[in-house]
Amino acid sequence: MFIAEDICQKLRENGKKVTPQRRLIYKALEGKTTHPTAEDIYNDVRAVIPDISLATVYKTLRELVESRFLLEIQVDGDSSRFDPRTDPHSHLKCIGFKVGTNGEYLPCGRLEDISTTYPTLHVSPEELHGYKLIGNEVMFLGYCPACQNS
Amino acid sequence: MFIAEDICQKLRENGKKVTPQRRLIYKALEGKTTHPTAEDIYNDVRAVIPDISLATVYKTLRELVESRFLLEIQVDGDSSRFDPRTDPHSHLKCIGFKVGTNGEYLPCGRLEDISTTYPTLHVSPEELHGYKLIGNEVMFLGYCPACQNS
DNA sequence: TTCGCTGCAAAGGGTTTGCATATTG
DNA sequence: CAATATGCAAACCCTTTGCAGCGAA
Repeated sequence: MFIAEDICQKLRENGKKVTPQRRLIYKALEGKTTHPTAEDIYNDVRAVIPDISLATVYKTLRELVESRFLLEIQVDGDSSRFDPRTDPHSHLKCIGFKVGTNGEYLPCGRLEDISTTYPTLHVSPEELHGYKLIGNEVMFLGYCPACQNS
Repeated sequence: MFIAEDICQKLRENGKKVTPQRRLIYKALEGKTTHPTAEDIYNDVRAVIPDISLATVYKTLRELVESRFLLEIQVDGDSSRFDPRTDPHSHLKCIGFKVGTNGEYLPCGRLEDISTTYPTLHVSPEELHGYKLIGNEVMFLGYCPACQNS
């Protein structure tokens, strides 16, 4: 469970510093299920600290990912999405398109958490090629309610 | 099945031109199971046409993907990998690390085809969030033989 | 001859990095 | 006060684009 204050405490324990920027980024992530991009977080935080730098957001997110407080999800060539939920779970992605303000088609990209895991999926020995299997990730694809009508 | 000459023929039918560059890129992909990057293909082709441009390789790969002769696989933040096998299948990715020439650790990234598909995986109605489910992609993770010892 | 294609170089988007300054503990 | 963070701008990497010249049909 991603709790901003827990992470602040961990920072102090490790001799790192709790800055207003960091705390705000943590708070912006807390409980979020929308899988925001770095840019999304940047915009959230700017409402409070207007001249925070995007680089700071990137650095802070990178730390969280490396200390396993945050999951980084990379689908297709899109920018990374971040998920404060780090227990094993799957995702469901919308492959529909929205119409942009200039009439161009933009991938919707909505992403939902799916709690189900599939620990029993396996690979036949002859297809394993000698690999030691560790796990799997399932990405479901579909059309979100908004994209089914367009 | 990805056959270079078939694709050349399709080009002609569509009023496009069969150039030595294109034909060579097609041939470089034919039957390849290593999931090469654009750079890999570029290097292959340069052995024959030393001053082919990387841009030409990218443009040609993009066309193949858009005409569904080629699958583009994007895992993590790595550069795109291309797969001439376009029937539905899964992949098995090595998450180990190699030691580079300067002693740095580089993700191995070896990628294998897995023929099995999982058309029956489903999502519970309450987790569907109203999405219309189309399919799924499974990525298996493990350590390839070379990475199990390091 | 006519399009379509190539190679080049420049631009693009997302992300990271170096560094001088500012801030935390 | 020392060490760590910040903001800025520049650098990076992969990929795409614009364009003048070239080559396939």
